[in-house]
Amino acid sequence: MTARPELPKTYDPAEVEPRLYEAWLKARVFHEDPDPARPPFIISMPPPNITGRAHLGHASTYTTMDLVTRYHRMLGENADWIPGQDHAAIATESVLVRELAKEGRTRNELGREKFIEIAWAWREQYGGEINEAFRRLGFGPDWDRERFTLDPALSAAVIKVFVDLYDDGLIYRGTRLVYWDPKAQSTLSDAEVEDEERDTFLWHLRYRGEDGGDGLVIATTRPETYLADVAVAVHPGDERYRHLIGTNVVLPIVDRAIPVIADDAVLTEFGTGAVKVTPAHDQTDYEIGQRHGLPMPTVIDFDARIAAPLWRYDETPERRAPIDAQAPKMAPYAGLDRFDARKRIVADLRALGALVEERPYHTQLPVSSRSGEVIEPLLSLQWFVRMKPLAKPALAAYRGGAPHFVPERFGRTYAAGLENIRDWNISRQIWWGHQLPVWYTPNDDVIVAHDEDEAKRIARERFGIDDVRRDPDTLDTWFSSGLWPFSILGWPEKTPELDHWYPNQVMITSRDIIFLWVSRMVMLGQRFAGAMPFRTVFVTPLVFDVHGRKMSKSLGNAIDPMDDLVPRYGADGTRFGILRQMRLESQELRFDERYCDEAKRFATKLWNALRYTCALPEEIPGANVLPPREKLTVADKWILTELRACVEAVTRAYDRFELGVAADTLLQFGWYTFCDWYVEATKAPGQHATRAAVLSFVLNAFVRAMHPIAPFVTEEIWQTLPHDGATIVTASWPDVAEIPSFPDEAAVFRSVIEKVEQLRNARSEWAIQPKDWMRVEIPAALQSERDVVEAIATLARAEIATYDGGDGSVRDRILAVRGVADTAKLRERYAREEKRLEAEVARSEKKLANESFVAKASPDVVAAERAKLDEYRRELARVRTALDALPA
RNA sequence: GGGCGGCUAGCUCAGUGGGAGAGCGCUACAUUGACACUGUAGAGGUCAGAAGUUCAAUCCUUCUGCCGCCCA
Repeated sequence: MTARPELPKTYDPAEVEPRLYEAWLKARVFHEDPDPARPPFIISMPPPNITGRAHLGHASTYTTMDLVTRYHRMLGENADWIPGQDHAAIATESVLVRELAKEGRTRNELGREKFIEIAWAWREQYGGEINEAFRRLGFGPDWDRERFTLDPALSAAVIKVFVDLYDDGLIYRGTRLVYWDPKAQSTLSDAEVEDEERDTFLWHLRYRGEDGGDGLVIATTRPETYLADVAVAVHPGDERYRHLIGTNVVLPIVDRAIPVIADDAVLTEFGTGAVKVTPAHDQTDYEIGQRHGLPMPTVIDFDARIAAPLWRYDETPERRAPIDAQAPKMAPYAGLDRFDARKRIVADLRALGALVEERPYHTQLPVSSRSGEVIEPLLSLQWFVRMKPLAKPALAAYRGGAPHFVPERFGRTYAAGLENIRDWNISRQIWWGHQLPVWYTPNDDVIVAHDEDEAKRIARERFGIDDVRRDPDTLDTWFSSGLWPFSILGWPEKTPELDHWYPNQVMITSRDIIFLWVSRMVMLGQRFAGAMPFRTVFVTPLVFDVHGRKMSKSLGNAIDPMDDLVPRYGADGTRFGILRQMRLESQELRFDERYCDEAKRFATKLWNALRYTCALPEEIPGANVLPPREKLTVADKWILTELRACVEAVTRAYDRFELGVAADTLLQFGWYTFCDWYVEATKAPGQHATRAAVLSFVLNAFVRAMHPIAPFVTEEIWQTLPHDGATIVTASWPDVAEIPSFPDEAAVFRSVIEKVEQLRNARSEWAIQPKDWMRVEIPAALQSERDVVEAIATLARAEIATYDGGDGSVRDRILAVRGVADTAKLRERYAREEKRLEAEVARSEKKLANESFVAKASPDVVAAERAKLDEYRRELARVRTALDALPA
């Protein structure tokens, strides 16, 4: 005897979800060990920053990973999802510095050792917060395998990679243009630089000719850097300036002569078509400077103040002389902040008549995403990775189809990034992170070693001294995350995990870090782990607000999944609602909370279908036990056929990452097909014998198909029904071979639905109250179809009478069913129906009368059109008969 | 400047070379063997515009317009 618990009337996610999650943790259902007997499946969780809070982007990307892992586990694969966190070098350090500032302390007065100690304590206290959010969202990574980028093992991997790259000549130290954050006092990675729109001016300055001529007018947004100009560049094809190329112009105030040069990088439409060239403070200018062998004096120092005299690297005395000579004349600006200097210089140039025009200008400025400070590009002695030799094999692999991108077009973004790759600045002037494995002798000889002992040994061997000091800089955070897919499996040790689970099957991430992160994992994975780190890269859409705007606190449109969604809709509702909106080809997701609300109501709907099933007087025979086929009714056969189609569609959708389609399919089947039609149909007396078994069977398979998206409600339903196994998490994926399909009976029931809809419509037209039974006449020949007659009577709430007639197939006879009401409304209704059908017949006839259509369209299409026309004609005939039969 | 995505009902979005769809919202009715976090019915759209290809275009091609993203 099946237990029949009293089930609460509404489903309460707040009660169910934490309880089930605890049970899963206790049973360690998410943990896997390498098992060669099963196909490996693994996802490396992109490590969230320890400073991070769970936001909607996480909810969408990480739900996807959870879904895919759960799905593959149910398919019987050795599926694992390894979680972890990123130490988030600059992000964390700036949070800590801010915290210290609140107490009136600074990093430097604490000293490195103490600061690192505080950082670890902070990590212990707050670093796990995001994991709490992930658990609340139902994510099931293998918590026993959690990794942190600063773990000893991962740090050892970082050191090894650094040393190997250095030994191979791929890491070098040099002076290059870098992104400098004057507030954080460190270089930044591309990822930490954002463009911000600002209102400023475009200043037009006249540089007179050295020969006393008018010279030319340049346009600039950064007049203060003109002190370090070394040339004026024009486009070689620009007729306006051709005569000046090769001549010199003179910088106002400081009276230094610089050449006019031609370079293709100059845009003729921008400003006046002539631009100042300041190689030490602008990327484009730096490249022009390199091409033309120009000197590169620096005018803004690390504090973003004007440096006077200018300072520079690697210059010969001849090239330095004229630049040094201007020092006395720029003394008034020395030490001024760059923006104060700008005002002062603009004023002075104006007084001198060198300022031709000041035009309001809207532009984008590079801003540090950490400190909010405007970035100062400047020349600095830093460590770099030579990227072109690493990118080459990655590009070759891409041309060979690896990795495979979904959607495909993101592969082109990735490849374009690799083609235009520049050397990677990896040194940061902060303390929280992997300190460079670099030591210097007192003579500044460079030693790269795995540890200090080795460094000393090398120093003795090579230089005869063992007095070494370590480079204080740390590595860019992306250096360690670039090793993630193999470092978390134990590399460089040859572990069973690495052997079994590398390469990963799929990397799931969002498109803003395709180049920053994905490409680096590929390059480093190829070189160090001996293979592409993953076969497929699935790129999830970026999340925007419902009107397509970026979510931000300042706009007030940010939605916090933990505060705003989970409490209201449950984790299931949140996950289902988000996934429902994911479309493969779409690159943005305009998040609409209504989908979460709908998903929550869907959970309640399913819950009530369960309550109905459990409250039936009939017994459920057992888990996945169907009545013998000869006992199944037309409705039973139809719902089983639909279930099978649903599982097939969902399987296909999961396999192709069409997650929105999967969610749509589940909702459609669960709510409309199953609850609205099948559950209603089981109320007919003829259904009683089979319904408990069929309802239970369908629900059991259905919740398994839905489990990867909404893990909790599906577990709760599955547990309540008869089931095999301990938890749905480790249950098997529904096997379509075990779901019988009956195409003919399914078609018959679809006709029943169509007829019932017509009858309900008629009921509404005739103003028959829902509580009243309506009269329906069926052709006498339909009487033998007891299932069908009962289904119509139940679903349309109708009293059945018969009339003579009813030829043809069962479906024909169903179509001849007619509602009975002796009112003028009925006549109107039929007249309208007649008109609609006449129009359809006319359209179809016209089409078939078109000789080109019949001759050129494919035979299938023509045949289908003929069949449609026949159908319309038959229906029209029935309507006309009905109309004629009505009393005048 | 280069590349990419989008424009379908009031809102958010599916969809298809051959009869325009869903949810929400709106209107009306209803407490029927689970469910008002419900059910039933209904109103609402020259599928951004133009040209082309085709027997046939909301769908393919080109151009235009507008919105957005990425790279420079």
